[in-house]
Amino acid sequence: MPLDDRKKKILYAVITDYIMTAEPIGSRTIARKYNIGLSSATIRNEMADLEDMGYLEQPHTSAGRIPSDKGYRFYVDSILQNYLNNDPPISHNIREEIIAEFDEIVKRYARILATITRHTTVAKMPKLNPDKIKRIQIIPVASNKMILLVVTDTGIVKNYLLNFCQSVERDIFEFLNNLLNDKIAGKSEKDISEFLERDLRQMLGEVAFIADELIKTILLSLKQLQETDIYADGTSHILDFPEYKDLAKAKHFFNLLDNKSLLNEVLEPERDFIDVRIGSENKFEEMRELSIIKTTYKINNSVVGTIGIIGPTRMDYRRLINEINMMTKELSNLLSSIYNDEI
Amino acid sequence: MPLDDRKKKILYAVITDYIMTAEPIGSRTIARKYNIGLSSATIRNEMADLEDMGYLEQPHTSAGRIPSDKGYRFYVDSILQNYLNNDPPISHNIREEIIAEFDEIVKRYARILATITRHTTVAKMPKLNPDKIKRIQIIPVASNKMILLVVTDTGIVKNYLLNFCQSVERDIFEFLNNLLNDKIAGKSEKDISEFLERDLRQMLGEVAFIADELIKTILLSLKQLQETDIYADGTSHILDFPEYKDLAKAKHFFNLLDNKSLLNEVLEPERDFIDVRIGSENKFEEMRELSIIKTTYKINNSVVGTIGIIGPTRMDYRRLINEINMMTKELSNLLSSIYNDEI
DNA sequence: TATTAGCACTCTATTTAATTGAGTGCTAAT
DNA sequence: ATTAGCACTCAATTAAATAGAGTGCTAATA
Repeated sequence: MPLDDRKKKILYAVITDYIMTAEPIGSRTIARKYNIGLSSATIRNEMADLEDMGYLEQPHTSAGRIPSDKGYRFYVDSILQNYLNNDPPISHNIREEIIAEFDEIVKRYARILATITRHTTVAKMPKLNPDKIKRIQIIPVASNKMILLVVTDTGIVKNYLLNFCQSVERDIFEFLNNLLNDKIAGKSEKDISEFLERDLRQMLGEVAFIADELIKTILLSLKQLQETDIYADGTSHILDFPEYKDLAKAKHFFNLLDNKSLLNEVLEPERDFIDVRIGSENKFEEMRELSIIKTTYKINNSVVGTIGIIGPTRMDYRRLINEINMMTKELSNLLSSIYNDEI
Repeated sequence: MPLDDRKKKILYAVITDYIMTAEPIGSRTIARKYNIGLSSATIRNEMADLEDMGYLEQPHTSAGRIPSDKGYRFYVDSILQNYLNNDPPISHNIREEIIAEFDEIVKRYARILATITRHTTVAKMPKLNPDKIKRIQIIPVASNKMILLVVTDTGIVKNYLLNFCQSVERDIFEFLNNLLNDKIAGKSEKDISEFLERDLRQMLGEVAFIADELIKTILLSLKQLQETDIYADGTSHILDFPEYKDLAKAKHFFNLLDNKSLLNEVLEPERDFIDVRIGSENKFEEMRELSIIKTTYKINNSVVGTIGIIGPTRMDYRRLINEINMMTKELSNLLSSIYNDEI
């Protein structure tokens, strides 16, 4: 049962109105404000149909209708469709103002985007070249303590303090040092974790009791090397929306922003083009009352990060899609031009 | 006019009560809840005196009294006094759980502190060893464009794209390269900025038009090298306070947290011991309705960063001072033990 | 003389009731 | 197939009434 033209018109009217006002909207208002050319009674009937079909919902009897997630989805799809055809207007070039290194550039774009959209933005900045472990060094500190030093390709040094429940002899440390360098340095992540989980324990023989701590730490360092940084800006904009006058909801939102690992997953790139997740479409419970518009930014056509706009489900998709698209294009251009002929 | 014992008792009663309830408190309530041994009428008189002296204030006639900033200050001072004498109880050792590098460790402590205090915490993480510029490299990109590459002692590479309004000949780039390396690499910050501001322009001769852009960029890179990172956690806790049910105030607060450069200044260490700034005592307008308890953490007795708790002026100073003290001591111990015999 | 009891008064917050108004579904007329 | 009309619903607003905690002042008391 596809929507006929009249239903579409009415659905659009409800959605655009609700996006602006955040108030349920009734048949009479539509008849007055939008010149559909139908009486309120007819519109009333159509709206009842749209509700049956799941595009609208009613907060309570005798209130107006509001769009459902399905309604928004329909709306967004038709926008995106349109969007693919005519190129969005490119903004004035803001590039001149930006002088900084990678992270800083992305943060600034996220900040600008937050300002112009008046929404909360989040950005994910992965490592440019995921680091490999170049060398491992063990430094005995006490008989049951050692520092594990991890040096990476790009010269980052991480160190970890390990405590063991029993003493370890000095020459064991020596042995360990050689073993780890042999098996880990320069190897791929897959090889390393395979070695750790399969071979290490038996190779350690009588000092197997240090294996757990060791494995845990090395795996952690691997994970940290691939870890991405999350940056949020314009967080207070959410409070501009009347639906967030409800403090419990606001609290929820700020909890979400504090939860970096969740955001990290939310920003995982899933589509190359602009990706819109509306309310219940979100994988995570915490996002079920929010929508996110996200898209990737690139260096020379390869994806290096994600940037997103978060807000209530009634966000102004049309405007925001346009703005995020514009900004990420700019960002990608700038990054590409800088990191083009990398030294 | 020092406070006599009776006034002190009443002042304490008002403050502790207000910290718990956030409600103005009247003479009768005090007479009932706290066994001062005086009638409400007497307490009433004393409270009128305390108000005259500036320790209490009245939201409106016929409401109870609430503490003024001066009142809190008196209270905090007497706590800190007491505090200096008896060492605070040291918590169980949480060190075991923490394996990470510098930034990560501080962030985790800030997070734990936010959790146990149920307040927003902020942490400032300066560079361990403020970096020096080791080498500068100029890469011509086009006749009016170049990339300025700054390599630091610790191997950090920053690059900046410079645009000039006129073309520059290729051998100028060469000349510039040598000049900058000669005058900047390895030099102190003071020497560099002196050279830039005094000598550079005339040495450039006919290409002086590139000086502005160049000076701006190099100074920026110097500034960035010393720049500190700000981390905030538990931001949503502020919403637990009934005084922040007022959305305008909440918005204010989150704006503050978005403003990293302001936070950076707020967290500038000013005292070695625990430093409490109450409401109007804060330098910045934006903090006038908030209090901050901040203290430094150290590596081997030298200050490396600041950590702070932010909340409404009626925060539970006694508890929070204790908890922040505990945590930063732990943090300092841990950091010292790790970065002790630095390699 | 310091304290307390008592009283009239003030002002906010809460409760309760009344009213408004936008919206709906259904039916009958066009 | 549309539309006008009508009775009904329900949240939100407004208005009035009430309660309650507090104050300052005065006179009585120890």
